[in-house]
Amino acid sequence: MILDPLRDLNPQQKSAVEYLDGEQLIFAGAGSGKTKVLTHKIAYLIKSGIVRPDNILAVTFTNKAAQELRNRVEKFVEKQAGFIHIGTFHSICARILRKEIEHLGYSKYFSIYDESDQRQLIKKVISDSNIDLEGFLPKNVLSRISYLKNWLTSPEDFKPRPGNRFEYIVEGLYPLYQKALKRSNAVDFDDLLLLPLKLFDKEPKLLEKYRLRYQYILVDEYQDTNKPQFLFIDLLAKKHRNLCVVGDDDQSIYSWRGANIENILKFDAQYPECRVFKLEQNYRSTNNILKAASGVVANNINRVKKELWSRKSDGDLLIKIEAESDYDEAAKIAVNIRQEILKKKRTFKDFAILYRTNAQTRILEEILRRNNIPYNIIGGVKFYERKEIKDILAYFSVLSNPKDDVSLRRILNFPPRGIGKQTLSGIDAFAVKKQLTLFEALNHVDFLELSKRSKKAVQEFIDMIKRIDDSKEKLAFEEWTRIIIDELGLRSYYKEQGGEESIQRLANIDELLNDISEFCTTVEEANLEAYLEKVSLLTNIDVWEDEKNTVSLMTLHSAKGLEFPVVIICGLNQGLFPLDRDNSEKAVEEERRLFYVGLTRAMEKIFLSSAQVRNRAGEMQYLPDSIFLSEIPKELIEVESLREGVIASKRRRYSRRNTSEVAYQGTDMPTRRKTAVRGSIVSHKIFGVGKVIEVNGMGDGAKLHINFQSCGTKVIVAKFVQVK
DNA sequence: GACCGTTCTCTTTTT
DNA sequence: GAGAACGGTC
Repeated sequence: MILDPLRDLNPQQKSAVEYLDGEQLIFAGAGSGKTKVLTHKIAYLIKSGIVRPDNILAVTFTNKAAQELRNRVEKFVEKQAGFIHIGTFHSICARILRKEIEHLGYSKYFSIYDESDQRQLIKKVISDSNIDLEGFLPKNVLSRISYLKNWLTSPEDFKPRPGNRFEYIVEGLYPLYQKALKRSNAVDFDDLLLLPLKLFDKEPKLLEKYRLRYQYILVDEYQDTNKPQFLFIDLLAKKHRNLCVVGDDDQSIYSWRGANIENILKFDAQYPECRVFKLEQNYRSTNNILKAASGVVANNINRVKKELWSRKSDGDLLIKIEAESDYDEAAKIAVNIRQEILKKKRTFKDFAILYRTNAQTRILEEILRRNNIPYNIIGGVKFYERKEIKDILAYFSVLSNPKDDVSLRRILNFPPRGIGKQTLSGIDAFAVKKQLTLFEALNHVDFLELSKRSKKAVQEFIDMIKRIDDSKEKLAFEEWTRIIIDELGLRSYYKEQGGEESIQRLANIDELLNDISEFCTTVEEANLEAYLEKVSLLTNIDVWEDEKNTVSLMTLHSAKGLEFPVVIICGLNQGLFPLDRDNSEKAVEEERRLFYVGLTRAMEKIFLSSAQVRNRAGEMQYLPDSIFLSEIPKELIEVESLREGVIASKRRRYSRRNTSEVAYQGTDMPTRRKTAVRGSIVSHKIFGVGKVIEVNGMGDGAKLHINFQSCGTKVIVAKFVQVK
């Protein structure tokens, strides 16, 4: 059945769908049918014959969302949906670059470097450059470079602030890093967005071409676009002025990676003739949930005021879980999930457990497993980041782009083939001297002063790569991968090694091959480059098997755009959520928006948990409840602490023995000395009770600034106070 | 050159 | 508590 895109919409949605006179901003509150509007709008454009499907560009936040959007549009326009350009910013830009990057002096087989590739590269750049990091970390340098790129500061433009040592180091390394990337024919995630801008600037004809192609542009999650993304869209839309952006300033949670909330807040200033639409009717959550979420986000100053409302009933109160420790927190979550399933006839996939940091998954995982609750972790240690998988992908990269030094370095001597440190540094020196890539240098092995054995090893490696490269032309991609994995000797290496770990790795290699098979059956042009691109642009959510009946575990960031009947937000402790890195009001506002995102994921029920003690980075920390808990109107929250089932298990002991067999049985943790953190309540023999306001140093010797009730602020060494 | 055990550091979120 | 880096041994 073919549907009508103007039906089943509320009046606000309908007018947003129908509006076609220039730039358009849709403020879409959580759960207000944003995807529906996008779907209907695209369908409307196509059905009414206003724009051809291949002249539409729709930008989504994940590849999964792109797929979903396409499927939903298909219900209206059938096969035509296949022609729409839909994707994330990164994948759309990658596609453009694959075609056009030669104008910028790269080859079209460029590699896309992920974080670990970038780290390897910057380390190499640092060691080749003799620049002293003075205690700063490669990671710090990278994140500053990324920040500069996100704000369009080129290596030439960047001027360090006088006296700022770090910025002088960055000034030295940034241009070298950029050169190294280019020499490796590689781009990082930031380049993916920047290079199209360069391209359009350098080749106006190309800009024209893409303007003609993308006559109608729609952008989802506009509140999280950064400057390059804004410019990309602005450039493309300038001519036809058919731009529709959808977003919610209350859900802007990526400012730390350059997202600029001003893009949405100042949209009307940017495009004076634009029309603004607001969608405020929520179809997702009960009223209690909405009231709680609104109450929280109302504490933010910098926002556009809007009032979400729902025709749904009040529903259940929010439930606060008070736990003694992080283990106890996980156990209580498990008990509550079981109870909900029993009493409310829910099923595992109705639940999502959301947290601020990935590190929190470990304990949750352990406890859920012991309670036989099936779960599914989104993000965390990713499949494609495992060593054995990364190694294979590195081989793929080298075979596609021989200039990719980082990948070549990774696999040159793995599995071990006699090209060790000595040999490598000899080749390396030669490469640096002659300005060659590592692979080119390997080809000149005869000129190098190396032992006979080393030369032979290198020659054998080169011959193998050439052999495999030849076979690439002759075989279909899938068949080729199966053959070369054996030829590379990775399987036999792990088989020889033996042990649990090797078995797991071999299984992962098989899983990769399965993934490739699946890729080949679902993608039309399945080849090496397409596969590498898919893998490097995958988002966390893309790999989520949402049809499985399991509880979903993910960070609050990953949960954006999703919904679940029951949402459990854990770790609501001051210092963890909001995370205390930078206590500026701006940072707290973003954390609060993140909490708002979490709350508004829920359709029917919310559990909020905090734990008094948590193990953080190997240390026990006592953290007070999150301020966010106090921002929820009191009458909407019910404290759980006395519910049956939890209490029954409370007196039993927690045992470290038989950890794999025994279910978690209580709340007692192995005791450890308590550590004072900011906010801890401590007592001192003479001064009495006080609150820690600052901590300098670590362990027993840390100097604590304590505000005592009796006598004001004093500085005391940690070992003289007791943490309550 | 490979391997193994130890020390050290660093802990946000992700395309 | 995990991963990387380092240093020592075979």
